[in-house]
Amino acid sequence: MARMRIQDIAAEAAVSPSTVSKFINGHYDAMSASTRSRIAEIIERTGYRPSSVARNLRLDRSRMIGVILADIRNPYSSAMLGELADRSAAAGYTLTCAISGNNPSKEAEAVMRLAEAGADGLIVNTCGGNDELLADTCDRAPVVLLDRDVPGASIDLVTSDNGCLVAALLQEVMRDGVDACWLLDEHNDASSVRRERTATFERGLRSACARGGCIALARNACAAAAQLTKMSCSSGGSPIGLIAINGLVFERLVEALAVAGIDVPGAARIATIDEYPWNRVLFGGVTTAAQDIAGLAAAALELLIERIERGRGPCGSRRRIEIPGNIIARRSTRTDSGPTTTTPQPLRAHR
Amino acid sequence: MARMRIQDIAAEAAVSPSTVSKFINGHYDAMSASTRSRIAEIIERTGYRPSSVARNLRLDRSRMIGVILADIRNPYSSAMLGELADRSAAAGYTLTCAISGNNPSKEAEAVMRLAEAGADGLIVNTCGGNDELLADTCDRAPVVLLDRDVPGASIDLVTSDNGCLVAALLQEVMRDGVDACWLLDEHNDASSVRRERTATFERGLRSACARGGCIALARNACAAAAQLTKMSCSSGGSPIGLIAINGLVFERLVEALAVAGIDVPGAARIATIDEYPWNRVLFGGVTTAAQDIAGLAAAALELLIERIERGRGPCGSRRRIEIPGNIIARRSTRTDSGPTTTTPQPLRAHR
DNA sequence: TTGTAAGCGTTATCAT
DNA sequence: ATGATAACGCTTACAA
Repeated sequence: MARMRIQDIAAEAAVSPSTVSKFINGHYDAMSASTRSRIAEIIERTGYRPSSVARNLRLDRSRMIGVILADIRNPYSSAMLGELADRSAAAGYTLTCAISGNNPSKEAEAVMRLAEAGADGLIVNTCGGNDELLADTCDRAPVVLLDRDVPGASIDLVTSDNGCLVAALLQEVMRDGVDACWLLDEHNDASSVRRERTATFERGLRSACARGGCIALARNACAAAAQLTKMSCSSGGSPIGLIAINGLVFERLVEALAVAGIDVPGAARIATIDEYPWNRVLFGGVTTAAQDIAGLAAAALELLIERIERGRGPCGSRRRIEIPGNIIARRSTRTDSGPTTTTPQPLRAHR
Repeated sequence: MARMRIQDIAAEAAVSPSTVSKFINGHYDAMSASTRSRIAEIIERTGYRPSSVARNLRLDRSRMIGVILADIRNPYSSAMLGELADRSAAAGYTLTCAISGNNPSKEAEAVMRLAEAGADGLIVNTCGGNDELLADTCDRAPVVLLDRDVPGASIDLVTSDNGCLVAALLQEVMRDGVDACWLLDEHNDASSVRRERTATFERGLRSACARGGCIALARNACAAAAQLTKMSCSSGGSPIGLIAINGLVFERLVEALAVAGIDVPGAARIATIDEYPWNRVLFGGVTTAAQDIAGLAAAALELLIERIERGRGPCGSRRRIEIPGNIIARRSTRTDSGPTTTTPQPLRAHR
């Protein structure tokens, strides 16, 4: 059978569509008990559910939130998506997701499509290059940026305290006889997150009077191994520090270390950002700066839903929320602890 | 400014809304060049984009596909989502995704919400328990099942050839002096995929006259380590075979092996299903049955879109597509090869 | 070549 | 307590 409409229910209950509509929306205040139970019975029996398309058109509201993620291969993104899905469902919102693959034009298309589709709000992990579009979209539907900032515009932002995270990681890596440290990143990443992480790193390096710097780790495992070997050789026997700027780079680092035959933590002290199951296992445990993904997701949704439900009122000023993360020190930076020791060490945000 | 409507464009171009509509939909056949260029200019200038909500209501078509995934923490799912997102965008469809978290009632809610929202079709990696609902949904919008079957109903299915994959993995693990092999799974998994994998495994084990069986690996690392130690001891010095039924179980296996101090491949030959970056690195390489995720995604979308675009015509009979995977043999099952050797070995589907 | 009008399924206002 | 009606923004016969 074709799909039921509110009219069909009304006809069957011998009432008008508006009465059924009132029932659906819980406006029981002026409705006889008998009508009410009759409608209830029919809806129950037929399994009727109102068309959200028609309802969205009428109400100009969709209870749908659009999420645009830069790179779903990065396990950070899928963890984030899982958290967002859980929490938005709990708040009564549907999630429509798009994946830009770090491609600005795909991102632009996604933003427009989601806006056209009547998203009540957008959560965007932008890959950059759409500053103007994002700013314009804001006065159609609220936008919250995730992790990555759009410098010029005044858009809400939820992010980790990347500066603190990297500074603490540097300190952990260099705690024991390391006098050269490199932050390994990707050459095609121009995001604000990368900038913040590299800037803090270089500042920390200078204030520790240590050698090292930021360098893009080659995609090719052999080339990357050569890079590492060179660093290792130049440090005259003492171990070097290596920090992967994200989970993707860390994957390459692990492979390159294997190819280069560099011992961890003997010849290299390594650390990474974002906590995944493998971090507990590789090299007897890899020191990690764990972003609070659940906290980030919760904050982003809270901000967004507040703006959505406050209605078309005055936008208020831009809000910027930094969620602190944790440093989890493990054997990859510690020769003195037992091989499987895990020591979470909360980091206070202070800036 | 408030959102533009087709009327506003029409007014500005001094034509009627229907003319603008024709323009938008590319019906240029009967339209003067001047009108056409005038409308084009205004749309370009104002950045007008038609409301897809209104259009969906009118056309009873959304160009939106709903995807319901059981467990986004499983990296298989995120890889799948990435593939689906790419391909559906290329085919001109939007993706709305829901994550059931292996919770049947959440899955049910997602199915209904997506149907109400006017999804043109659904791709469902079902967690089970919604057989009737899924069957009913089929005559509202086409459904394609991913991986996991719904026994009774006649719904299209796209899956890996799990039987072949497990059989080949068993053969690889047992190739050299292993006479006991266990398939490690999760205790709460009642999916058809697990059933197919375990059944084939047990058949293979019997025909090889080997000891072993299927066993749920404990969630707790210490308890899991104890399980492994017991297996290892009972095998009288010869190595045991261990196959993780999916990526999630494999994570636990790796941790448990570390805790138990069991050497790979010396004391245990291990293998897993689904290829992730770490598989190339851990233990000098882990033998893997790699599902063809891109192939699965492509097949699922192709099936679904064909049904969608064929319109409300006769459903045709159920289709079941099996996508072959590959066995990638690595050091975790081979003492004779070099430490980092990678040998992809395509597996022909034959059943 | 263009415009008029009806209708997609729902909800809100205002009568009754 | 209930119903008639208009409107949400768009498309599409059909009329002009």
